[in-house]
Amino acid sequence: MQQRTYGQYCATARTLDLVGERWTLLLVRELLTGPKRYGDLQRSLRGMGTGLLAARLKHLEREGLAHKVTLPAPARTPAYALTEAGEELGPAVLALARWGTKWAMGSRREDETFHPGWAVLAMEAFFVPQEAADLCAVYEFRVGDEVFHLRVENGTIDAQHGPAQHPDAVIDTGEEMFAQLAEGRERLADAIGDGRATASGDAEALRRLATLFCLPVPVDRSASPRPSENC
Amino acid sequence: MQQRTYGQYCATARTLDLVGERWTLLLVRELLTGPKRYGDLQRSLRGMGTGLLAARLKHLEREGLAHKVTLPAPARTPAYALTEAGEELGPAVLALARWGTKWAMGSRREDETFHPGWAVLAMEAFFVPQEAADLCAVYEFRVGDEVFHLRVENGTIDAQHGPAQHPDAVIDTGEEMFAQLAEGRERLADAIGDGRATASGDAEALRRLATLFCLPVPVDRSASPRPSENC
DNA sequence: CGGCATCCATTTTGATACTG
DNA sequence: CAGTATCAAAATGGATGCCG
Repeated sequence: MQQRTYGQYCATARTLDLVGERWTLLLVRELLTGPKRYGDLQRSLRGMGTGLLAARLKHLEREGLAHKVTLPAPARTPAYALTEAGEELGPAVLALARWGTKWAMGSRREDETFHPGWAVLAMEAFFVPQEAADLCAVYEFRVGDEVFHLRVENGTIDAQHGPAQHPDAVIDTGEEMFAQLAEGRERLADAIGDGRATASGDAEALRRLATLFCLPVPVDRSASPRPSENC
Repeated sequence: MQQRTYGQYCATARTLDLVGERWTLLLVRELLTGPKRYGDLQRSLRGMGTGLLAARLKHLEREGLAHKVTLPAPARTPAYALTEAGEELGPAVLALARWGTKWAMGSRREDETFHPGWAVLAMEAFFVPQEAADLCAVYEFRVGDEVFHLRVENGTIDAQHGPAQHPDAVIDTGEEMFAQLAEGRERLADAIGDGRATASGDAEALRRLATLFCLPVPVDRSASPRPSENC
């Protein structure tokens, strides 16, 4: 199993040998916001058979990208976390997300699933370090029954699943609205004005939140085939 | 055909719906250094059946990531080139390459193929814009029977297949040596001293060449399972 | 709940032969 | 050279059952 390799001495090909199979990078995406339990992964990855999930997790473990952990008390339940090597796939996953946000995100289709964690990663993907050079703040997002937090510290950002210990600000909203906010299709201020979102906490931190991200204008791929380029 | 989709409203998943299938990103990689003919792609992608190559190219065309072009005179032969959307996958491919260079590039295995273009992309992946803020230079690399050039312009870099019009410097070497140079396992100065490489042209441009890239120290994944991380 | 094995219908792929 | 056609092997997905 999984002995299919591209057989190329190339950094990209070697990487895809490890994480290029179906579902693997999405599994990494799930783990980028913190350790996850087997059942949670299964719920997030609709369409992935349980056998395949087990096989992929074993593969990630064998290759040193993830490892099994026991969640701290009071949970004490098994979960999977990324190793340092796995964590460092973050930039690559975010690069794919940046491309997708610009070129592949139309409106949500009827049968598509959505999880707030995906939108959180999209926010992280468009974080502008310069805008946060002098900012230290923790934002907590409560979306439906999921909670995430963003820790912004002097030009760095980290998104994690679960509540924050001492959030400077808390934003509360529904799934649909959160998806729109993260994709830049709605403004937080508008959503709060509407009552489709509520925010509390440090007003200055909240004001700066919207300035931390620079989202692209979505483009329709079929609109720019550049038929002129002949070289 | 290709209607298998992850069904997730997520920028990463949507991207992988488009380019996540086997061989697709490697095809994009080939096209990142300029238009390529069908036969050249086939030679670069050993193991990819001709039927699959045709199907993937058609897919990329249909999705607006690549298009068919006619190479300028005197070639006048058909080839495939990336569209703007396809070109913008470059950062994602380079991010995968950066990860692979650090975590997945041991020494070359016996049965692995190698093409200089892959090493050229690796160089591009580790380009440090700050180091080239005040530099404008074109480097030509002649490796075996392949020629590439790097155009460095005020903090930007672009790698393309084929000779340069007015190179400031020309580096000539063999495939194995070039692979080592691009991966940072050998120094250009040493290789020239040995006679395993020759360089000519602007001495200042050549001196600065080695300073333009910041390569990582390779790490063995199996060496850092971080067994302590339990949260 | 977590995790893995089994069985089976569909897809995807890899390799090669074949055609304009 | 640029692709199509064909067929065997492998990967996927879905359901289901088992066991601690």
